[in-house]
Amino acid sequence: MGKKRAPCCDKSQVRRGPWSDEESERLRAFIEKNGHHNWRSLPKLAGLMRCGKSCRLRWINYLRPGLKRGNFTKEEEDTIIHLHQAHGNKWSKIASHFPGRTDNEIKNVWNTHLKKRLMKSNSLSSSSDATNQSLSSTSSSSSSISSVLKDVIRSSEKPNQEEEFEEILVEQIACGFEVNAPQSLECLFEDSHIPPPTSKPDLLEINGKSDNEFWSRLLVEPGFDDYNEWLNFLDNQTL
DNA sequence: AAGGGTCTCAACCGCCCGTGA
DNA sequence: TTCACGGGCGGTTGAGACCCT
Repeated sequence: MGKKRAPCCDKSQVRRGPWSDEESERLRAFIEKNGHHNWRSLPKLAGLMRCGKSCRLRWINYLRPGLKRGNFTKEEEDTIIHLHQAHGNKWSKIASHFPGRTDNEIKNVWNTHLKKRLMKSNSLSSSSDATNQSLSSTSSSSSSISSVLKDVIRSSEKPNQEEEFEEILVEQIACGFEVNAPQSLECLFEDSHIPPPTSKPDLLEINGKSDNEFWSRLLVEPGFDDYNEWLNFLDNQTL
């Protein structure tokens, strides 16, 4: 038997279960006045018979200002599906794309609605190509883009930036196939023979491009002499 | 109306990781 | 380098709401 971690609090001395209005109000008032520098000591200081972790959870998931309550929109649900394709069950990462939404909320939505919707959609897709098109393309695009980027970046002179490139691109692609060109691709330009761009667009939209060939060409096309030529190439690809 | 099944979601549990002594 | 601690995270649970027969 290994040494066991000491429990974070004495379970017999703390209240558990649903929070009362009074407890919530006490927690809110305390944090608004004093902040939350130490969750473990917070309940004692705030006069709450609760575990510090319970306070933290209550604050983050329910009391924190700026929380968006209510049902998820269709757009939000679609984005969750895209992001889940890219990140898996990294709920906090997915939640960071939704200001006002919590990881717990997104996890619940996924487990109760979206997983079932996907399963249903996948089972239908075996008999209907049309209904499956968007999902399967999203799924394959994430993985294929990911693998293409890995190959491309591995061959670059900055292999240590592989994960950073991939993460940024896959993330942005997952959010509706938009690529923030300067942020994501600048580093590739640093390594290439192409002169640095003098002006850059804020956002480059590359809708629905999911094939390996496109992404390979996008990233390694050797024939460009300057940034504008590269942009023209992209324009032609997107239209 | 009743009661059994299903769904939802707030809350808990325990592990992992970063940090500082 | 090691260890203890706190925070954060993902998985799971269970009470209450809702639906169906």
